Amino acid sequence: MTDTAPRPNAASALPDKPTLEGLEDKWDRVWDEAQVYAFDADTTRDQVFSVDTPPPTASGSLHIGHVFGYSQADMIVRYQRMRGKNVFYPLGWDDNGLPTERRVQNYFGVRCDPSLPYEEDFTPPQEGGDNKSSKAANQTPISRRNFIELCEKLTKVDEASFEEVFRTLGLSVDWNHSYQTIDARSRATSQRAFLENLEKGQAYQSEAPTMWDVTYRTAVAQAEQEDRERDGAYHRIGFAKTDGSGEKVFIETTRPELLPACVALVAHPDDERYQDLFGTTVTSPLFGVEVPVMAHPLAQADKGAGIAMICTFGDANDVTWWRELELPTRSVIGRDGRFLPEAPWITSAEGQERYAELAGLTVFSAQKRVVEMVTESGDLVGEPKKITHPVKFYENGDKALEYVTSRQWYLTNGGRDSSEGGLRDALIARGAEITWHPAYMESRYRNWVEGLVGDWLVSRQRFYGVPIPVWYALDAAGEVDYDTVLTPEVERLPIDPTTDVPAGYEEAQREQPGGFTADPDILDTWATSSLTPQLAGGWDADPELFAKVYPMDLRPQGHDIIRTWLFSTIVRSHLQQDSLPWTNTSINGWILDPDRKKMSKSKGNVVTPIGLLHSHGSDGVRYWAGRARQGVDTAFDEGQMKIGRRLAIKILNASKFALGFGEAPADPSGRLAADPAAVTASLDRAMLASLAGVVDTATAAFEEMDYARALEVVEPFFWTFCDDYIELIKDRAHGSAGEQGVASARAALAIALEVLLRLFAPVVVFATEEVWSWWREGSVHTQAWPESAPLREAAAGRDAALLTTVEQAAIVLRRIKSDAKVSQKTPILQVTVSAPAQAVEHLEAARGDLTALGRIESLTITGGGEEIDTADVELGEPPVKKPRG
RNA sequence: GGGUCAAUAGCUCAGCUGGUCAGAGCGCCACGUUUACACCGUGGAUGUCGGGGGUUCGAGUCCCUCUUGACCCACCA
Repeated sequence: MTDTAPRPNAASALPDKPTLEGLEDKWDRVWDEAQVYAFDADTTRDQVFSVDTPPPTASGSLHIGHVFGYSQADMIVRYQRMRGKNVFYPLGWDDNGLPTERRVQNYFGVRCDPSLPYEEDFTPPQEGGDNKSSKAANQTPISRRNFIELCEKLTKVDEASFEEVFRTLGLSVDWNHSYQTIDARSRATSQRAFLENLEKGQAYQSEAPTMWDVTYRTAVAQAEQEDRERDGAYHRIGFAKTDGSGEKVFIETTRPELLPACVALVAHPDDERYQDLFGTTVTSPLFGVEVPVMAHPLAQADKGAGIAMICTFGDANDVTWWRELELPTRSVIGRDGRFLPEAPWITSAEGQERYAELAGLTVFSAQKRVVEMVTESGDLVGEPKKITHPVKFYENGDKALEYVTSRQWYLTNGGRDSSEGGLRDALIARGAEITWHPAYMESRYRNWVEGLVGDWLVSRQRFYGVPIPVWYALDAAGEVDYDTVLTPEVERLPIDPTTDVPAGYEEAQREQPGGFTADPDILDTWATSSLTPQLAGGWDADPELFAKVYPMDLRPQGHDIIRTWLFSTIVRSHLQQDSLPWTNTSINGWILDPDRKKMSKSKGNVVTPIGLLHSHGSDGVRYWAGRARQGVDTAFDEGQMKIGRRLAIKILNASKFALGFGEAPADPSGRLAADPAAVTASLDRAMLASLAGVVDTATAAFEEMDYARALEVVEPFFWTFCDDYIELIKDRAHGSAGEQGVASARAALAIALEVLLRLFAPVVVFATEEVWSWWREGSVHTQAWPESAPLREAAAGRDAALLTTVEQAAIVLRRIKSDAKVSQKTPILQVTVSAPAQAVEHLEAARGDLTALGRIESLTITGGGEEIDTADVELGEPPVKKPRG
């Protein structure tokens, strides 16, 4: 038996009372057993549709936004599968990085202390904690290896529960190709890519001031920073001139605590007020350090006092001035965010005394203390002027970022190469090569690339991640020689330089003069997740597979990570493969609260995805996602899910009814669900003609990856199909118009239903599969996408307009009874239907079906008028009410 | 300051290249229990398409401008 042959005794397989309940579990199991969504490796690239799916952050909570975006991508994927593509649709887990570390700390009540030794059979102090503010002091310090083991343990649990949600949602993911961004293969891939970048000069180290999170004690890349409004105040503070005049120069600063880090004052070279000062020196208050007054065009005359103090480092301008004016470095803030113990450039005893008070204080406390000091000394003029201003934060951090000078690894990303035809241009061109859905999202990408101010800082001073796979040689004095980078052989990857040993050395030489030392850092989590096409596609482990799936066809993702994930993926593919990572990207919007604000975390946690899937059915939730267009932020609307649920139920019920009329003769050509030659009634043919148009529109929409447009045409057709067409042919299908009429109705119903199930299959995955199983073999999800040509042939030249005309007449006839407030079962003894001349033929052609629908005993059809109307109505007696049951 | 998107019925949104485009669903009102469906069906009402200009025979649809909202980037002494 082939997939398209009807099953014998089909009607007997129809349930009495179809229901959505339990369909998710039932079909997930069947699909899994039959491996319906498995990728067939025996293939060629042109047959494949490959998807670079977002690996969810395992330690984050799965919220409704995930369900939204993944559903939309799944609709596109399912269409491609039905178009005969061999779909490569893996789903990985992003489980390395800070979110996991944080969750592990809170969940187990531990923190990583790399100096501790590994403890076998370690039992964490607690399990299941989620206190977000749990203090480090209450956490048990454990070794890096113990910590990583706990990370792996917890992510496994999280990933299993995520998979459960995605399966319930009906994602047609091939779970055989799952990966974790922290697994050995991912580490090897990430390290290999990094080493190749190093070899090609695309990865380099540099000692420079970088944005630093004092809580996590790690450097932070540009893409991970965000502005937050914070209260601050301008403090007007005087610097004494050194010309003996006793005059003061006043600056305004929001960071008075950085006074001891002051290295110069700066004003705009054209600012007339300060012309005389350029080239002279002034003395800093409190600390008595002599600093030069300099000119630089970056200084703005209309900002603050027009003259600024340059500190190492308060903000990005300080870094620029420090670099371009070749100023000394006087750092006061340490990696822990506290004032460093010493400031040797302060020479006066009084200054040293004051600095000693600041040493060890946090930035916050130091500022308070410095303000007190300048108030006492009289260097502060007037009251500080309160302002709110944007301050840079790490997106996961709670404390403002500080500048700390450190040695870090960078990857070229065009941020420092804006030359014509340079890397930045090349990456912008890559963006233009991609087809964006929706198209305008490309400008966000371009905007970001054009605004880059530096290369990609990829090293992180954290523990749970992919280690930077290098060592450094130590010289005879035991000092690190950063110029002698020792790299592992590719075959050894993945490695951990803190436990593995570079070739030519022995473990005993670790940290010894003349020996080696490990780079203690890990790679930025994006440095690994930017390689998802390579990870999932097997660049490192399975080149044969890689050739069949890369570059991928589709990258679905949210617009909030265009600047991170999307951009970094393009960077890596460009550097690694000199290629695009994928040819299409589908950008989904955000979920908004009903009040149009971005869905809040708290709310997202209350409304859990699995709860929604249970209460509205996965088909209902998918419908809500399917109604929303790509890129458009969408209101969280359970009303839409209810409508989706209703649609799914309607599909079950209407199908049961349509199939209950009995078998139609099979199509000898096998293209349709019944013999098109049996479709002889005008109304049936017009319905199929109309359906052919729907197929064309839906197909064109899906070809553009526009699932929403496709659903938008299929759904209304289906409702009129149920409400009008089925109602019109009911009696005929039961035999009221003879054998030919019966055969025509049954054949048309079977043909239409089968096509409709396939049209709905990408969105309403469970209900369509359920119905399919009642009368067909195999899975609806591996059927061919319907074509319009056979439908049009079956319509035998009948125009879809006939259906529209008859539907309008049906509405007019029903209105008679609705207005008379009687049951639709009430007979119409006689009626005259008038219609525009060209519509008369349509009505005559469907006369039998119309009289059956209206229970009309005498129907007169006349031409005339602009619209369809009725006259000379005579209603019969309403039927006697029968008790239900 | 630069960029992007949006503004259409009480609500959520369609309306694709200018000519049945003034629509759908929800909600609302009225009616009906018709052996597929009460997790139902039938019928109905509802809009200066954000404001103002312009192009055109004709504009939610194209152009300009203003207003409002959302987001991204830049600035942030």
